[in-house]
Amino acid sequence: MALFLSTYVNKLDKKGRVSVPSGFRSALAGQSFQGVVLFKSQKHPALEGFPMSYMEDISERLDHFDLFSDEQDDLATTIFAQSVQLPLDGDGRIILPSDLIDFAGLSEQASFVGLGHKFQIWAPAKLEARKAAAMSAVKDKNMTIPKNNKADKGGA
Amino acid sequence: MALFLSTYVNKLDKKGRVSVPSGFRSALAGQSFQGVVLFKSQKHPALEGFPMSYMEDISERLDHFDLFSDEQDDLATTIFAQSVQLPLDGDGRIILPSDLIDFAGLSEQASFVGLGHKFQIWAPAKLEARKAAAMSAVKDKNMTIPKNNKADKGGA
DNA sequence: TAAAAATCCATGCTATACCATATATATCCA
DNA sequence: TGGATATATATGGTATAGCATGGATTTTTA
Repeated sequence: MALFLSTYVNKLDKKGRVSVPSGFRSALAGQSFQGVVLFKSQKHPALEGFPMSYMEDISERLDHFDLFSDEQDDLATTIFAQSVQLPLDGDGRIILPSDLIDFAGLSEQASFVGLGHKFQIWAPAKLEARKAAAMSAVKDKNMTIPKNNKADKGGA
Repeated sequence: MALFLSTYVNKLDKKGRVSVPSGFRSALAGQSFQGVVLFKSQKHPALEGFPMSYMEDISERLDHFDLFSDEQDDLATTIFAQSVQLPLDGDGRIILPSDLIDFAGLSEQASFVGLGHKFQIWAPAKLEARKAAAMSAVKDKNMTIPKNNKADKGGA
């Protein structure tokens, strides 16, 4: 599988360890860095998760700005400064830093929700509320998915 | 890791020594020069840090200007003339020259903040303010990350 | 010879690698 | 079809190695 799909609820132990769902791990297979990159979401009490290759892609895109320009500086600070790189241990787990645990309001359990090329980590109860809100927004506004007119796709 | 990511706060001793975060050191692995290049930021009370290999990239970007043009001359002088090359000691530390310490307003601690291909060194309190400012700038101006099209670099 | 700088060494702490067990899922055979 | 076995995943605990940090010792230079 190349995409992050569906939702898994895993346990968070006292040391902040959680198993990354095995489906997600196979989406990370073949990466140079065996692990994930996490940072605090700008719009939700949740953590955004990416494969390392995606971060490298972002970094390259930022090179399109002038070095030391305001845009380059602001975007890089916003994204890279607060992201953490978490390697998978031998058993497919990561260790969540305590400030990220606090930010997402996690306690006993953590929900991994797949969103295609990325995923998020939520406190289970909050995620259910979020899912309900997202579904009703899509329904009310009659949202649809635009057609794909891109010639080339970046690989993950 | 190939990128400089996340933020680390390390101690600065009386001799001006600081540990370069181990994650940053692995971003420097395989370089011909085992160390970093630092110079004073033009827009912040902070230090800009690069791997030696990236300095050549900066040099190439300066070739965008005519040789002997005012811009080329001024930028080259600003960046290259004041750069210092700091080797890592046996324990992964560098020694910050006192004028750089003064410029960044460092005292007990130094924050290393990863920005992708480069990093910065800040006084911890000032960095927190800077992060907040960067995040609100991104939000207010609705900045986005450009698509990856490798054709043009450094347009204005 | 004194001062400064670079190298080396020692230590507490924490992150990470390792191992051991339980649970769920899939497979195979009767 | 059902049960038994095997495989993979999730979870808990422990030991070890690496890191950040402080100080001491050697080397350099003025």
